[in-house]
Amino acid sequence: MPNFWLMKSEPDVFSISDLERDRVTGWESVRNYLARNYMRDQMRDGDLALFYHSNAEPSGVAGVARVTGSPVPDPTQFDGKSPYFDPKSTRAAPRWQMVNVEFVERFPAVVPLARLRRERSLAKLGVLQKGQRLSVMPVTAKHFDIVVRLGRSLTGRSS
DNA sequence: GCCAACGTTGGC
DNA sequence: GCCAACGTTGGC
Repeated sequence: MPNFWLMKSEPDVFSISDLERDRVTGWESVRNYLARNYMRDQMRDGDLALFYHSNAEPSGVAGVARVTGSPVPDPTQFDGKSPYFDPKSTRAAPRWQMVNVEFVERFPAVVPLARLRRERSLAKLGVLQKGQRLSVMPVTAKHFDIVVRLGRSLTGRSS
């Protein structure tokens, strides 16, 4: 049984369509310790994630991705030109880890946040909780299933 | 653009 | 170790 997750990305930076095109990507640039710990310590090959578009119109769940392989050091921490460069990180002891994720599914349309909020059964979904802003968070199997069903039931274009 | 919520930094 | 100041996230 895989674990289930929700992973946020700003679609202006990297969207579900970008993942569909690239097939696999390193989930780089996460600079929050709890989010890092989830990736480093709890994510396993084959885990499934809701791909969430944040700072978007609309924000919401755009599709599904799968964790592939094991966590690896996030290369942006070593890149002096990157905004995510971390001068305190060394290759011997990298501070930031990431996972690779591969494309699984893009919903016919984004499931908007407002739609998720209307679903009584999702009341406890992490991303709906006030003040939470973690970019990587766990999701229960039940919640994952409900959101995926919602996503697949949508019609229309866009993402 | 506003602002609530939360994380991080750094003086002490 | 406390905690005020500051920075970031992200919905609206």
